[in-house]
Amino acid sequence: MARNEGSLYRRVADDLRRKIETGQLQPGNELPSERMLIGSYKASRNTVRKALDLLINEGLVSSHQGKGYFVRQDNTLPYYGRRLETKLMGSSEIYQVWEADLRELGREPRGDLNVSSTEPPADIARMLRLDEGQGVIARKRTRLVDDQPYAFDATYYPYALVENSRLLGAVDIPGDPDEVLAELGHKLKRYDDEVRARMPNPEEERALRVPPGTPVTELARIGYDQADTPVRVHLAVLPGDRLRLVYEHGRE
Amino acid sequence: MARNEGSLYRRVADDLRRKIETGQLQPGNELPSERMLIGSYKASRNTVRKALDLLINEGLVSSHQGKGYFVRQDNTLPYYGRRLETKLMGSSEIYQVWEADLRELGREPRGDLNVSSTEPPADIARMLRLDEGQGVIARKRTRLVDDQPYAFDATYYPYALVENSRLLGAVDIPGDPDEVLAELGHKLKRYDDEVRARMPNPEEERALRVPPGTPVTELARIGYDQADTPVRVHLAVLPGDRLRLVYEHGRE
DNA sequence: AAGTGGTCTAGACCACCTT
DNA sequence: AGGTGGTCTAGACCACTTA
Repeated sequence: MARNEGSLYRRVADDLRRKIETGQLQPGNELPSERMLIGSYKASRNTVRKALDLLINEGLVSSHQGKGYFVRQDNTLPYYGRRLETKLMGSSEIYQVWEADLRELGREPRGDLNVSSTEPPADIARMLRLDEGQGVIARKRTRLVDDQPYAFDATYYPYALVENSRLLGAVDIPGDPDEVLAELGHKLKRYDDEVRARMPNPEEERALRVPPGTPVTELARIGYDQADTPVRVHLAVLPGDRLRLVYEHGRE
Repeated sequence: MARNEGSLYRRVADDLRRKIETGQLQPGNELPSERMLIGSYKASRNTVRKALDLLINEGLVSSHQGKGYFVRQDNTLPYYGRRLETKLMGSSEIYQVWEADLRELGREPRGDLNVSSTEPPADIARMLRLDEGQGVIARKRTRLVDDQPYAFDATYYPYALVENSRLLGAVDIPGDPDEVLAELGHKLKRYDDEVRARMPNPEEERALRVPPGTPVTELARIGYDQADTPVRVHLAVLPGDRLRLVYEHGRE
């Protein structure tokens, strides 16, 4: 109960949010049912549902049909919050570091490879400095840990650069895939990371099994060769509620 | 029109989403009005509104009362997508780099300072390795460019470390605030960045004027002294639709 | 004034979970 | 069977924008 500003559904949402923020409702706790809220706020069902929707889209609450609404846990699982060794040029494929970390923890990462030759998305084309019509080879994976999806990633190579290489095959490259680029005369010299937050599309929501209201971190790692030409982009889509990117600077 | 899976409102949303993704509806274009959609899908108003809500929460669409629904622009404005010179230990306060960049572009960054002594949020306490009850000095700012808010940031110092220093005053520290730490015998030696995506709370939505469905990137930069003790956390909250973090690795 | 979206109600039927 | 959330309808009134 409170005399807040604005519309009824906002007042309901504000009240519930405050109860969550002050700890009156703890993570995992069940919220009052729709029926209860209808009674205590003298609101219609649609109105209390709209309030609950707001909290869901803020990432504070999740709903489960037949069970109820629950306060979401802040689950930055420790074994997902890995470190990126920014000096490691040899293993600049991010997932290699993760996989090594995961194996140390006794968990088995997996992921089926999908290789295709396509037009790149606009973002990727910009990063690889490709003109309209220039294609790419895309090597995509949904990565699973203990059969649960935890990240999606893809590596894009300009088609013209790798057209006769092993990278076209739908098989794992033993060791470092960047080695293939080196064999082709494009040894990596440096890379840039571009990090942004966005909402997942429905496909990603399904593939990563993220609840509504969960943004993803999109990390694009652009690799450049000796001539400073971008030769590949490694893209990772990471659920915001499971992952925290860590960069270490200036460590000896 | 299409025979998709699932509920009616999902089919409507899927259709509209496809039109956006294929470019049939371009960024900035107006979507069909609710009335039109009711007609073409033979759905009730609540149902088409639910479909439109979905697209809004995916960050694809925005609505404007009295005007209509519009396809959102992917506005990673170039002058916000700044570079982080990761080697610059002396000006590791991120905003200093940004402000210099902005001034180069002839834009005037501003931001009112707010200094307070409080209990730190759980995240900050973890990063500063503080026990229950140990306070911090928080120096917070909402940064404006040309009177438009574009980022929120705060720096947290353990109270015990800075209790008699200039950092307690609600005035700008000329030069580098980390210099004050150095004077106190805690010269910064290295720092870690922790990056995560999350949804803004209503306060941040208001302060940063982000439309619904826009996640933020939260960047925490933890500074350590010679004894490897964390001495300050600089936290930045960056609207995901305006900013792209760039890290450069291995550049000469 | 007419068109657009924003809030709210009352009621119906369905799907899922627990007992 | 009874409670919970999920989808959908029909209609009302309000607020904002454009002409």
